[in-house]
Amino acid sequence: MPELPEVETIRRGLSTLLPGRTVERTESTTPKSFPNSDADVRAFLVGAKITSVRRRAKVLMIDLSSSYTLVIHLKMTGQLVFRSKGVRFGAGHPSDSLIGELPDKSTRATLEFTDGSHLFFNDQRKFGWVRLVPTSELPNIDFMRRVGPEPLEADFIWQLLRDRLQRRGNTTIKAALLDQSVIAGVGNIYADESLWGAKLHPARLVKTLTDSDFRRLHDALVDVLRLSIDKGGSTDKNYVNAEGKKGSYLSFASVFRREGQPCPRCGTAIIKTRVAGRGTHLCSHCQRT
DNA sequence: CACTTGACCTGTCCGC
DNA sequence: TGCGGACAGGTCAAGT
Repeated sequence: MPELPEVETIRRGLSTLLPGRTVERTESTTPKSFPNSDADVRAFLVGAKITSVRRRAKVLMIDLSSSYTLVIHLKMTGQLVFRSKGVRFGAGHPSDSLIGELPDKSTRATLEFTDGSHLFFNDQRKFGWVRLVPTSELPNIDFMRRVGPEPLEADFIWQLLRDRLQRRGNTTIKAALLDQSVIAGVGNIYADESLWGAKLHPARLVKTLTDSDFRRLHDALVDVLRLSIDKGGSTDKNYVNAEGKKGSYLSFASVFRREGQPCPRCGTAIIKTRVAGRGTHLCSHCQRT
């Protein structure tokens, strides 16, 4: 669920909340979620000060003064929520938040800072993880070596999207968009939304697309990612930002989770089907195979 | 090699 | 109301 816009929204929140804070104590009850040894945690995390918060694809990186970095993947249900000292619930109206007092039953790891504030890593389904890695080793980990270009960088021109997608010429455009080694950060929501924007059927084979198709897809993809970041991301079930609040992109979505509702362009009812093994939303009139 | 499917988990929703 | 099963969707290992 957390895709590029959601992870970027969390990054922006954390980058105003975390730098300058020093880790006093950590706790993790699920080794799968935070597999580093106690010795590593004591040596490189406890006592370290946070210097910056970065993002690459759907991965967050929290840099530490110890020259180590906390690398975090939220997978489907991961949350990273910051709470100031003494704040038991999220700020604002409870309806803005999906979570109450922390830690709760899905809390997998906790960082406590010297000023009494906390960062909670929640993950209902335990697919996500936090790992402590030497900062200099980051570019060498498998994920970083394989991951494709960032779609919101200035050099992401339509020809680059075309050339990357064509590496997967024999598969469907939806499967190619979801492949992180092709383009970084696109998941199920923004694949469906951008394909609708480009009037492309998700099951079209990449090798049948024309330059005009790639151009429209590029513009649609960049537009939906930017709009979603502007709306604080998409909250379907689990996603919340660093302050525990929901994102509102889905009320602007054209097809995702809108089966049965009219296509914003032509009024035809949106259908839900299955492409590349995923639930897939589309307009059968605007998006022809 | 290129591509597809299944496993990893837990909670929710649907039909009987 | 209870219960089994499908489904949710990011990534990697295993299968075709």
